[in-house]
Amino acid sequence: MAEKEITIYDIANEAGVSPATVSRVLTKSTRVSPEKREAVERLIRKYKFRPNALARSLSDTKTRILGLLMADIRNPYYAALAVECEKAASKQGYTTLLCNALSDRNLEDSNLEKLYEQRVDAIIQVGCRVDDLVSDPEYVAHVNRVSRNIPFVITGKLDGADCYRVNIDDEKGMGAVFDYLVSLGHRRIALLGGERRVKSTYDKWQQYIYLTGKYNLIFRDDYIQEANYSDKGGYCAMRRLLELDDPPTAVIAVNDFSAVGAMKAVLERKLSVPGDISIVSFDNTFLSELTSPKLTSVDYDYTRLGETLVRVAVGASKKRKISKQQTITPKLIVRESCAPPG
Amino acid sequence: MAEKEITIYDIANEAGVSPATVSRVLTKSTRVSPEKREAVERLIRKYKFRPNALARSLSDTKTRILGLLMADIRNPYYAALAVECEKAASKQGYTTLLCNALSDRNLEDSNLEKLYEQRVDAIIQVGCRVDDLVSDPEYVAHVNRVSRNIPFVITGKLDGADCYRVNIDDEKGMGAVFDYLVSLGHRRIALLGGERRVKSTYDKWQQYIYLTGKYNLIFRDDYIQEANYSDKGGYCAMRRLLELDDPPTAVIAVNDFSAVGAMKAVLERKLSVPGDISIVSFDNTFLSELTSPKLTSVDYDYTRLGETLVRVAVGASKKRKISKQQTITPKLIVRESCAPPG
DNA sequence: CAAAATCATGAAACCGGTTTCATGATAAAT
DNA sequence: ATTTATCATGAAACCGGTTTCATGATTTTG
Repeated sequence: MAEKEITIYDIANEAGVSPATVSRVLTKSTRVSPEKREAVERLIRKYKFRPNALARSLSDTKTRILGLLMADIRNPYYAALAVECEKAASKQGYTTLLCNALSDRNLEDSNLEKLYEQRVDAIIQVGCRVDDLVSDPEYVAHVNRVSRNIPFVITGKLDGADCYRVNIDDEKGMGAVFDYLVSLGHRRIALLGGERRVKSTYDKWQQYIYLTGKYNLIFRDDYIQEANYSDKGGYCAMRRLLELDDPPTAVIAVNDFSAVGAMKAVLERKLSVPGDISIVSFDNTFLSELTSPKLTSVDYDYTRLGETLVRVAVGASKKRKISKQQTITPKLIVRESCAPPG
Repeated sequence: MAEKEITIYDIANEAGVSPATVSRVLTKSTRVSPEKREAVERLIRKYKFRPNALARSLSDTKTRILGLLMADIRNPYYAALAVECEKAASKQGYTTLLCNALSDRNLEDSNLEKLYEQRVDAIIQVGCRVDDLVSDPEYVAHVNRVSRNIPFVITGKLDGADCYRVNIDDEKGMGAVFDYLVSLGHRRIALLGGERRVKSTYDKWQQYIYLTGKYNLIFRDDYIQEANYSDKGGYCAMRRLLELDDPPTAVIAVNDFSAVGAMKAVLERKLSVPGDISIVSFDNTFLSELTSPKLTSVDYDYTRLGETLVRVAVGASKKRKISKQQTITPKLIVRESCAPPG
């Protein structure tokens, strides 16, 4: 450890050229005579020289780093998205710097601060405050302060904040689910899991109410079962549904975890999925494939979502003209958890 | 966007002090007179000034960033560990920079390069090449090159590489599993999943062989079923075991995914877990809690593992005297997937 | 063949902090 | 009261790159 680091000055000296010339072969920005270029490149290889990214970033005021602010990568949804963002960024020569908010608002704030101090070229936030149905004005102020210097890209919304938005068209997603379930013959469809304070969930509720009306299905207040996003939450919500005098024949779970919990509750009652009860979920994480029967689930196309987020972030950081709003259309992946009502 | 950034020079000017003094109140290194300190701090608050981390790192040659090189955070094992590392690092004022190797050796190499270019203070690698039973000499050379400047901390091994190691005592883990299963009365125990080229799995096999002997249990070659680490792999391996004329009464899966697959295969045969077959797994990710019955699993204490990795990494980067080898003892978490043989 | 344009190159400024060193002021010691 | 130690502070060097600018050489143009 603690060995002297090679710098462009060392290379310049040994090659008999100026540091500027070494820098030029490094950045490939200007033309350099073939002899000097070769001499420099030989030394770079010889010493396996890697330029100090800090120095480079400091002088050209670009870090080629994208800050990723996520809720919690232990949730497969965020993990999948984080990986796709990393892949997309890497393709464009960028690195991602990932921070987890872990449902801690102070941590979320300080992570934002951290990313700013690192002078990342853009910040992508998915989850946490940007999920709130009613946005926290203090956080909006915080974001607006950093977004004066660093483009901010979010999935979700943040009223009054100056940022780019890449959103999933949840209406289309819910529409596809209803089309499918109705085509199978279901008329008693319940919505399970999620909390009203979360915008995407709130939107799903609205959409659910609209679509039950549109298709003229049975509507009951207690067919909407609020619950947190865990399997435990889904389990309890499903039990409440099963105790109804007139239980639903199909259940839409707002995410995979609650679908897993719901399925547990159904099986525990010696009922079958999809024989007695059909289940559809949102998110299409690997959990959808892990259950038996495998879950029919709404997929967000993580690859495309990640690529779009990164494209917007990189584009904005280069001051390109980018549309402030992009939409991704989800797709229903049909597997084994649905069937006509028994 | 694109607003002029405040620097310590701006603060210095307005406060009527030198940049050096501003830097001193920032770093709290030397004493500054109360009046000047207060004047500077007022301006810092006024402008919400955040010093440029790049400039700071460049000049004091410390980035306060820990590089995390992981296999794939979409695997809950790595996700849990990454989060714990981030938490532990944050406590000490460090940031983590996470890279995923995604089973791509080129990506693994270039990620290592990336972390080096960023001049992270230390690198923590978990998974990928450091899991190999026989280490790749080229990679060892690569690591040794960077470890001359940056301390390298791994979980696993890397023969001939100069690095710190934090390892899990898999012998103790397997020992606890056998103690438990034998105490329940099992004499036909199988080992399911995993590949010989992975050191931790190879060690489990060795230990399995040793322990079946020690406890004088039934030993059959086909009680060891190689498979990849997916649920699919576990499923197929379990089917092979069930087809044996003399199937095992208990199965040890090398990770949670293969345990999930194994459980699927058992249930599909209309057999029960743990009534007919007991299952134990390694890793204790959230999947262990998601199955029904819940999996009895060997836990690595991610919090402690993460803290230890970070402590070693930070310590080494500060040139403290740190032991080159640390061991974490795993613990068997008993849930619902085991019972006496039927 | 002279004038103009192009090109490769090095010197030096710059990015925004930290840290060493020198200095003058103040407090402690004799 | 004089000498010495302590302290706060600013000037300047430094970290390791990139980039502007000036210059002299080379090529193109008329």
